Amino acid sequence: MERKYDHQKIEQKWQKVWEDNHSFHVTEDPNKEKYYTLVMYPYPSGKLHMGHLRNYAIGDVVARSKKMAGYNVLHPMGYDAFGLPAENAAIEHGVEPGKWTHENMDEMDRQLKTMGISYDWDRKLASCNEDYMKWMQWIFIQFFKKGVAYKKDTDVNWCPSCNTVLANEQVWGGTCERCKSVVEKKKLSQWNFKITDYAERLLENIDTKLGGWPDNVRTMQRNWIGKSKGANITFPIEDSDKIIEVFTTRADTTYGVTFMVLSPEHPFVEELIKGKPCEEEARAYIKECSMKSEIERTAEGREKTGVFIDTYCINRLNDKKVPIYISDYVLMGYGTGAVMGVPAHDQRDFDFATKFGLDIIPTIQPEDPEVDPNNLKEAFLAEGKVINSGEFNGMDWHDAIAAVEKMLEEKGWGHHTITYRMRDWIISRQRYWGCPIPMIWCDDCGWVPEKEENLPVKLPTDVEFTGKGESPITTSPTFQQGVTCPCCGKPARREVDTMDTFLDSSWYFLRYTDAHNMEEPFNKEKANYWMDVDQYIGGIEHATMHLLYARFFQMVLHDLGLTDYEEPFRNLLTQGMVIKDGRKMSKSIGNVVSPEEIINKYGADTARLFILFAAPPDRELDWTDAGVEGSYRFVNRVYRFVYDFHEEFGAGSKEFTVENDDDKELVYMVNRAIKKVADDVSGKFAFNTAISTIMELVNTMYKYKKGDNVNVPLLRYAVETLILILSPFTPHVCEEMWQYIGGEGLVFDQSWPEYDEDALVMDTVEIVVQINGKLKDKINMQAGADAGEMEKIALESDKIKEQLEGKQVVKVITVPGKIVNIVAK
RNA sequence: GCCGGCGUGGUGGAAUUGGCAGACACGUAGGACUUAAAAUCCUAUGGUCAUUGCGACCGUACCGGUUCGACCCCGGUCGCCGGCACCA
Repeated sequence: MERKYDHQKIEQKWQKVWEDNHSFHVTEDPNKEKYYTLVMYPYPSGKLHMGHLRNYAIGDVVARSKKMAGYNVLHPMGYDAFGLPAENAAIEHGVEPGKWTHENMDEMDRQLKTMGISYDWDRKLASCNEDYMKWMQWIFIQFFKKGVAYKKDTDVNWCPSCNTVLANEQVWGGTCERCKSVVEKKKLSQWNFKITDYAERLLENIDTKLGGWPDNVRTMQRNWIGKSKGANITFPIEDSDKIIEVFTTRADTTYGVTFMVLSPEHPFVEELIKGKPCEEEARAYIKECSMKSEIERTAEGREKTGVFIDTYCINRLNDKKVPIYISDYVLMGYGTGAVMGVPAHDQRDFDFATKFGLDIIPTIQPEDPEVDPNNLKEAFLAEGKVINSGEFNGMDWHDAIAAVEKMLEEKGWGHHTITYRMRDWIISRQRYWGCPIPMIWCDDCGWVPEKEENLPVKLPTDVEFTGKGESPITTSPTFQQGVTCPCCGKPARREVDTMDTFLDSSWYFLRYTDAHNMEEPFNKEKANYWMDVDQYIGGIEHATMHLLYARFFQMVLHDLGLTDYEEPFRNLLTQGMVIKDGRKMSKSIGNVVSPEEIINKYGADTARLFILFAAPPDRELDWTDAGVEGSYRFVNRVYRFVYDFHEEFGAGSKEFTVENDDDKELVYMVNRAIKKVADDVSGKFAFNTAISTIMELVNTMYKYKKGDNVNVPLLRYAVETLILILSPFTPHVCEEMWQYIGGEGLVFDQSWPEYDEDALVMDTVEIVVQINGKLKDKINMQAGADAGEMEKIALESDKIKEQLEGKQVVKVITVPGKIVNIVAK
């Protein structure tokens, strides 16, 4: 170790040692308790950003501190390697997606390794690798056999000019991002997963099994699944044999129905408008709706639109004739695609009725006398008694729901039901750079899975990338060559679609437990040893999609008997964004700071320390260059202390006896730091306060060393402890210092130091004395003083006596070891 | 519009969850060392008033409440951020 701190030399040295020794490689050890730390694997864009650095720094402190606490720690890394950017690179620059992706991964490997994260690189995976594709396809086939995968006609964004399917992010304000044509909806037969079959279990487990998740994520998932209880009610259409079925949570308001709204996509619409006066207007309206994305339809604000379709249906509860409209505020994808309009008790229906001059009939009597039910200014949503509803009049609102539902069931006009907001997962993508769906269409046998021995179905390389037309796979001359039905052997056609990349990320955590298995996706014993993931770490933006899909996959794989765990992630930490100057780091604003630049200039240790110190992990982090300087100074300050101390006193005994108050204070600070850093890091993730505690210890050590009576063995003990507890944060410089002071082996392999409870007990404590809750004095007292003694000492204080002059003490409140509050008048 | 979260010095943030508001840093100012600079070290640093000293008062977005005591709990208001699929 040299006098001057040379971060580049030190970091390269230890990174090489770790790599050469495979220091972070782990295997199953039944005698040790396991701990699986996982950070969300990155998309290989080619460049690491600060968000990555933050994510991985957090994960590494967790992994390294758990390892020191005695656990067998699995901490893997890999790449979410399929996706649109690689295909765009192919279209724009003619680069092969595979080549582009592999070059990016190599570059990211290099950058990641400069961060000094304790990854078991021997388990590295990439979702585009053939072995991963093989088992991905194998899993798809199991899902198909289980009935979880099925084909269905579904809407896609369609650009009529490029003649191609667009992803949501390729649609800009309703137009194609490349050619600016207006995007339409088009029906396509696509593969779906029946995630809705698992809705109830996914919902139940949020309460029973996800106790280690943040409440906001659990709430978001609950809302996403969106369970609601209600009734399906049927309304026969006049002069037709058709019956409209609606879903409502408010069966009690059925007497207040004054109109009916069908979604423009509702299957009855075509037949109902045909030949009617409204036909032209209705068709134009439907066309207009088909051009809008669901997001635009919902972002339109409160102004309601719609068309009366010259048709009526019958409300069988009161035999009233009800006009039928179509309107885009009713979505085909939720409930039954039809809504009964009760303007008195639903705000959207109220807005619609107001716009179209329809009747508003109240069926709930407001308790507030200020509200006139016959002249409502807005929908009335509060509780009350039922009115205008025949036999149900006078009933409580809640009771009426059940009573109406019971009556509907008896008459055969409806039934109680449960609806979920969540829809099935459409997994087909009309793209090249994804995992091929291993299915074959045979005119005789239908959809048949490819034979297992033929997996993986590889991506063809003889394809053209134009950005137009169907999937590039269809341009391959060889992809369909010689394909026969695995069932009957007749000539057949392969599926040309690929899988949504969310499938890849829904089981990678299982593959890590057995990353090179060529016989099966993962060995069950190995997966059972490492699963579930003890700590999952990633961005909040994945709260619903990825985190729900992964839970769903784990559940199906559990049901297939492949793993014992039903839920994949025991504890979840969602980290905040990295911002600069109050704004998100972005190229267009020009405030991007690259981790590589910072690591070159200050070193990975400093970069990691700053990013962990600047804010708690779940909050936004404001990057400041000045703040990094501060962390760099701290690393230097520690380095200098250890260097100077060792130069002066050398190695030797660490057996000490406490000789004076300074010794006692130092011992206290060391032990306090051991305890507090461990507490802050495990579970609380308060890395910022853990680091500030270490800073306080270093400040104390400097002060102590400058004093008159340096107790060398004691200070040796303090130095050794400091290196150990700092090592999860700044591992390179700690290895260097550990080696320098003559520590055995790697600091990485050391145990977390134990603290001495007795050293944390103080002889005297500072007691705060308040008068009427305001701080007036601080007095040192024996640590064990009881309430009576405390009160006596407080009342004898000169300052307090002075303040109490002319006042009368009403009562005194004492909290032992903390406070005396004198209430005086 | 609905849901979730946040609001503390010039700045990032602390505060053992109802008991000393501002830990630890950054920044700034002054000083020591130096021919000088960098580095390092020391001192001060919420506001106002008083500074000859002791100090005094105010202060956690705003208004109110509960309490001996409120950044923390309750009610209301304002502002900012995030999520959303008008969910019937």
